[in-house]
This record gives sequence, C-alpha cells and structure tokens, in this order.
Amino acid sequence: MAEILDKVYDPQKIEAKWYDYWEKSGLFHARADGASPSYCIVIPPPNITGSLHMGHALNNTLQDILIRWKRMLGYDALWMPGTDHAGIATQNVVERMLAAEGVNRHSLGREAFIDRVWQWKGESGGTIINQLKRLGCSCDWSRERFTMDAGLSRAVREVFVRLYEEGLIYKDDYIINWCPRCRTALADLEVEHDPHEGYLYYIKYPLVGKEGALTVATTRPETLLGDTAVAVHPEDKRYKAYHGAKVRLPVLGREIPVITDPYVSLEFGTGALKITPAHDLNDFEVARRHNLPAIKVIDEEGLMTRKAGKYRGMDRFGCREKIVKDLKSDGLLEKRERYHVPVGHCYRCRTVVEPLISKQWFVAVKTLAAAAIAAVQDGRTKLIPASWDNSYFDWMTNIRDWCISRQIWWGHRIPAWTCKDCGQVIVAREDPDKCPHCGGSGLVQETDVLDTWFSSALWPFSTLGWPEQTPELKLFYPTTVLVTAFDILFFWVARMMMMGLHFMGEVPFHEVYIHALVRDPEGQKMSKSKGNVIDPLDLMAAYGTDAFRFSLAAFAAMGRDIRLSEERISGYRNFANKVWNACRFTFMNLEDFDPAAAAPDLPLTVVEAWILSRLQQVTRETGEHLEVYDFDQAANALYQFIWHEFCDWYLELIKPQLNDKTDPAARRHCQEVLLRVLNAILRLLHPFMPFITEEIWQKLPGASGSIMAASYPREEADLVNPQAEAEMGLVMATITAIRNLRGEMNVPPASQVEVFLKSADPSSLVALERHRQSLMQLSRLKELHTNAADTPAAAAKAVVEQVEIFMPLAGVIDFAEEERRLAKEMEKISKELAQAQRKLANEDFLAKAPEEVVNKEKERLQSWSEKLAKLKTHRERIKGLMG
RNA sequence: GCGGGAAUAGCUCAAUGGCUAGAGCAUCAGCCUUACAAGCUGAGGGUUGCGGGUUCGAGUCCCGUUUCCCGCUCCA
Repeated sequence: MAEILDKVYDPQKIEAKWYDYWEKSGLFHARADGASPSYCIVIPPPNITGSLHMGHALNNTLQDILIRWKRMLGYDALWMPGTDHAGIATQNVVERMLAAEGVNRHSLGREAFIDRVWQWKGESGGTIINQLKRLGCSCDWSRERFTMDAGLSRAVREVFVRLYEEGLIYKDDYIINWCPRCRTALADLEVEHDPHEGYLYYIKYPLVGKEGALTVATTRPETLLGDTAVAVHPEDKRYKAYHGAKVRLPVLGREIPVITDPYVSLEFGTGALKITPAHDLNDFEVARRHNLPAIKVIDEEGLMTRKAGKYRGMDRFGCREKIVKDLKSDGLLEKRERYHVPVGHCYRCRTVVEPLISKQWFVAVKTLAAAAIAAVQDGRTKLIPASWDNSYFDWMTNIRDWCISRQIWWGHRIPAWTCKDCGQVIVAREDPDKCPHCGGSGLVQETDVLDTWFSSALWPFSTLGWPEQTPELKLFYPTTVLVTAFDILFFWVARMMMMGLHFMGEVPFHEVYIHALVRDPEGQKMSKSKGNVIDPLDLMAAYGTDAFRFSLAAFAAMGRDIRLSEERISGYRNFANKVWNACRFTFMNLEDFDPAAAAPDLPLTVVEAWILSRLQQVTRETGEHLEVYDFDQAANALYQFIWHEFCDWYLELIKPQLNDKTDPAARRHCQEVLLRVLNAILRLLHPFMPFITEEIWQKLPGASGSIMAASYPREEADLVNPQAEAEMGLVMATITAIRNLRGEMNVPPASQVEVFLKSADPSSLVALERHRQSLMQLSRLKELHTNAADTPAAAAKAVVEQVEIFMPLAGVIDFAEEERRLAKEMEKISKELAQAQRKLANEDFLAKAPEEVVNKEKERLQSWSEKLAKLKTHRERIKGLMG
C-alpha cells in the first residue's frame, strides 16, 4: 500500500536526511575488488581556504551525475575526493589572522607557524567538503586525501628525487616573477597581465667623450639604476655611428656600453633599448648573450637596494616619481607619452610582480611536455570538446621551464640539503643526518617549499596510493575522465599529463571534459570586486538542491559559457514540484495496491504501449547524451518526457481506468504499468536530482533499498512500438485540434460540445473510436460522432492528417469569425503548398536531390493540397450560410 | 598583435546541409477540470548581425564585414 505524499513539495525537508543515510550505508564506497568494470574520476581538489562557488557547484554536479549514473549501471565507480593545501592562499589567510593578533610568522618561527596552519586547517579546512555534501556529491569519503598528508607527501618527495636524479630538476640563478607582498617566486602562469594606464618615458643618455645623447624609451624609469647597456638593432642606420660607443647613465653617472642585438625592434620607441638584466626577462636574456653584468636595484620587498645610490630604501613606485623629477631637473627627460603598460600582477594578491634575479628550483619540462603533446595527438587522452586541442598544443609547445620553489613555509619543503663542510647538495628520500660526500654533519636544509601545483600534478596517482603498487592504482589508473573548467587546463591538467606519463607510463585520464564557466546573467565573470557573485548555497536554500543541480546540468551546453538566471532555476524548481505531484497522484491511486499480489495477465493497451515505447526512447537518448557529456540534452530529454508526455498526456489518459472500480483486473493492470513507468523515471532522474528521487523511491511500492543501488534503466528494444506511437499521435493531435477550435471560437471551457469526425481513411476512425472516452474527457465533449454520414454545415472545422473535425455551434457560432479563421488557416497552408510546388517544379531538385527527399516533398504537397481543399469546401459552405 | 568562440523569438538557449527554425522564461486570453495556481488550456511573437559565394536546397559550409566575449603575448 502506498503512502500519500505531503501536499507541498518542500525541498529543505527532504534534502536534509538522505545524505547521512547514503554515507552510512556505504553506498559511496568503491569496492576495488575487480569484480565489476572500473570507472574513476578524481575530483579537482578544492583549496582548503575555499568555499563553494558556482564553478565548484557546476564542476561537482557534473561529476556526481556521471558517477551516480555509472554506479547505477553496475560499474565499480570511484569518485576520489580531497583537498589541496593551497600554499600561498592558505599562508595568506593564516598570516592575516596572526596580524590581527599583532604577531607575524617570523616572530612565531617556522615550526610554530606550520602548527598554526594545521590547527586552522583542522578548524576551517573542512568547510568546502561539507558544502560538497550539501550538493549531494557521492564521493568516496573513506578515501579522502589531502595534498599535505603523509602518503601524498611521500609521493611528492619520490617524484622530486627521481626528477632530480634524472637531471630534470635543477637549481639556477634566473630571472623569475617575484611577488613582493607574498615574498615568493611565482610561476609564469601565476602572473596575470592587465593593462595599466601609464607613461612611456623618453630619457637621454649622454654620450661619453662626444656631444649629444642617445634617447631610450621605457615604461619603468626607476630600473635605469640597474642598466648595464643600451642596445640598438645592428641594422639600424640611425645608430651605426654609435656601435661600440659608451653612454653615461643619468643620475648615477656610470658608463655603460652601446651594444647591438637583433632583439631590439626598429619601430618601437626610439630604436634604442635600455638593458636592465636584473629586472626584465628580455633584458636578462640579451645580457646573457653579451656577458653583461646584472645589477639588482630592487629587493625582495620591492624597495631600492644600496646599488640604487641615493634612492636606497625607497619604494619602487616612489622611486619612479623621484627619478622622473630628477631627470627633469637635469634636462634628461625628453618627453613622456600616455601609454597602456601591460603590468604583471600576482594571481593571489594582485600586487604588481617584480621580475628579479634569484636562485630557484626549476623543472626542465621540454621532454615531459613532448610526451604530453603526443598523448593528445594520438588520442590516448581526448579533450572534449576537441576545440581545446590547439590551445593545449600551443601552450605545451611554448612552455618554459617551470619554477617550482616558493619562499613560503606552508607546503612541501624541498628535500635538498647543502653540506656546510664540502658544499655539496644532497637530495634524498629520507632526511640525511650526515653528508654522504664528506661525512660532515653540518647539513642545512633548503628553506623553500614546492609550488602547490607540483603536488596537484601527481593527484591522479598519488591519491590512489603511489608509489605503493596498490590494488586501487591497478584498477583505477588511468582514471576514466577528468571534469574541469578550462581556466586550470594549463595550471593543472597539463602538469598532470606530464607527471602521469612520466611516472606511470600511461596517461592520467582517458578523457578530459572541459565544461563552461559560470557567468552572471549579463555574461560577466563573477567576482567579489564586481559584487556580482551569486552564492550557490543561497540558491540551494531558495530552490532546493535538486532544482539547482538540474539547472546546472540543463545549462551545461558544450563549448558555451553559462549565464546563470534565477528565473530558469525557479523553472526547474517547478519541475521538481511537478515530479513530486505526479508521484503524489500515483500514490493516491495505489492505495489498494499490493505489489506482492500476482499481476493480471492482460495485454497492454495502446496508451500503455505508447508510453512504454516513449520511455524506451527517452532511456536510450539519456544514455547516449550522457555518454558524450551532453548533460543539457540529457536533462532536456527527461524534462520534456516527464512533463509533457508522462504528466500532460499519459496521466490524463489513464484517469478513467484508474477511476473505474468495476473492472478490478484492468485497474490493477493499469496501476502495474503506471508504477513501472514511474519507477523507471525516478531512476533515470536520480543522477540529476538525487534527493527527491530517493525520497519518493523509499515510498514506492515494490522498491527496496536506496535508489542509488538500483539499476539504471536500459532500453528494452522489444517495447519500442511505432504503431502505438502513430495511433496516439493521431489521438493527441485530434484532441489538440478540438481544444484549439474551442479556444478560437471562444467556447467557454465549461460548456460541452458535440464533435463530428469524418475520414476517407476508415482505420483512423477506428483508432479514434478506440479512444472515445479519452477524446470525450480531454476535449470536453457532449457527444462524439465518429461515423458521421451527415456533417453539420454550421460548424467550425479543422483537419488533422486524414481526419476532418466538425464542431457544430448552432446558435453560438459567429459565421464571420469562422470565415476569418478559415481564411487565415488557408493562407498559412497555401504558403507551404507554394513552397513545395516550387521545389518540385525545379528539375535540378528532382534530378539531384536524394529520392527519399523528393518523395517526402511529394507527400507533403499531397497532404497540404488535400487539407487545403477540405478547408476550401468548408469555407464555401460557411459563406453560403452567411448569405 | 596572435588565436578561439559567439551573434537565431522580448530574455536565456536548441536545431547530423533536407519535414512548417524549436524549448524554457516572459507576454496576452481563458480556466481553482477531484496530483500540481510552483498548475491547466490556448494564442501572439523570427528577413537566423550585415554583404557576397558554393549548392537542387544554407541558421548550418566558404569568403568578406560589424559587434561582443574569452584565452595567449618577452617591442621596452
């Protein structure tokens, strides 16, 4: 016996209880016993500092849909969860807390500081995990990992040591991007270039021993303090005379050479370029070619060094103003022009990045990148959509060595030691206590930590237990698919490809599904500074998690950004309510239903054959769409079927049988089929709307256990029934046509009318006769004449396929109104007819188009002209009646 | 600057080169029809950005053009 659902669908009430139930039942746990095929997704690990934003919500909803779907299909589905230690971001958070207490990390000391970060992580680091649970994510929490936990740290060290031993990790003096606020080096990728309103300054460098000066153009006059040359293009005729000359550096008076290098552009500025090797990447490379010294005039805090002479200790921007002033008073500033300067900012704190020469650790990525390129080229890993291939190749081809050392404390400390006695560098898996070269005990460990992405790059195998050869690693690597947004394609995906291929010998994932970015309704990127951030938790509270998830899936069209509109989410909330009420209706009609009792052996009615046939097709479509990550199409197919076929038609069509208590067997049979369809619908919908489907499933007669553990519907081909679909198509079209006539002729819904049907095709009438009750009920008829010998003249008329429909409206009908309506209808049809005629009159079309297309066109022509003829006859009759 | 998208109903988006270019929301009209007013039944709404071309046939393919978005960028 079925329990009756509450009258109102209340998402908050039903969503609260199921997550615990699932988790406690162990339903998220992958068995890893090799008994069924494996399916594995590793989660893009969110930062421990993070809280759930729209990007996470979309990303994880899609993953959960895939995982729940595959799990129901019988795969041993592992969704490997975890979090990322987010070195710089986390350190910033904790440092801010310390600042509020009036201390800083240096006064605290390294050990204590790290303890403090762990403490913070314990208290606040789980926020996002709880939010993922709120979203319904069915991750295998028993396997949850963290990039700083013991196992992953061991993997990091193993990778570092091996790469070092292979010569792929090295330490060198090089110019790197430095954030003076975070006081650490950054990788090229971690610098964001934004245009900045600035100036291009033209500065005179007086010639030594001659009259005159060379004028250089620069956006950063303060760096002239570190200039060690002025470069011109070797072919530049303007400067031929100055090759080998010397100029005097303004302000400081140092003499520096004029050199020639083809790097210099002839067109830009004056064609003379100041060279500051310590503070500009290009200058650094020019200087290497010419063996020029580098003079560091800006330090790690962004302050001028003692090499800057009288400017020492000034802030770099203050120094710029002062220098410009001094140049002006010396008469050496020729002019300045307004200019858009591309300025690099730290992606974590937005501070202007300072290029600095510094000793850092690098990964030599060329060979790793080549392997990662090959894997995508030969399809071992597929990017979906493939339009990302070119960006991937482009980036991978132009990649430069990866700076992996960070001058912060929170992270994996680089396992390198320097011997104070012999000066040798030791890189080791275990902390050494004496120098293996000289036996000395004065070992000093590297203070830097590794870039956070270094550990995330190992995520697909480190989380599965590597370097141990675990059963999980064997079963789930390579993982099936990685689901991510394109903004971390290079940061993360590219690096996982490199590391996975190098250490596992196989790609980390077979497919990478790259989904859209969620934008605000105006298409703007959501950001705190713009104030247009929509909090997913608010949406879940307002519309329910199921509606929210379904919206995200329905929005997730491939290769297109998502503009989130609340109106549509509320539309899907209505859909959830619709599902709820369809179930409520079903349950109300199952009060006397005993699933254990034997089902009567009755044949399917046409209506049942039709709905089961449609169900098969929707089942097939849903699977096909999910298989290729067309989440939106899968969601829409279900929405359309459930609302507009199951609810709008099927439930209406079976009401008479359900209400007919005189034939218990037929009623019981009807209940049986209804339950069967609803059961399948819930399972089809479950990956998208896990909570509401579970809530209803638990009350569904004959269902047991969690819907999570039920099987996902598969198409039953023998139930596909084109005849039933054709017949119901005619019935529904006829009902719609009658409703249409009523509407057009302004017949009040309450008043019942008579309808006459006529057709040259007797089988149509037989079919419609079979559905007499449905026709009467759904189009509100007083009487239906399907064998009308005489059709009333004073009637409104419509034509559906071969069937003519007459609705006599004696005393009600406005002949002029009907005449106008017919004229309009005929005009529409005439247009279609003309188009078909035009096509068929075209000899090229007849000769070149495929036969079936031509035949189709002929059929269309025929049916249009028949319909037109019928309407025309009728119109004449109406006209006759009008007098 | 280089590269990639996008442009279709008032809005957000669909549409293997071939049925009358479709949905949802919004609008309008009428309905509390015993699951649902978060609902039901209808209706209106389109020169597919613009200009060419290929084709029997173009929203779809090609060229040009305009606008918008997004990446990448070592000419100061």
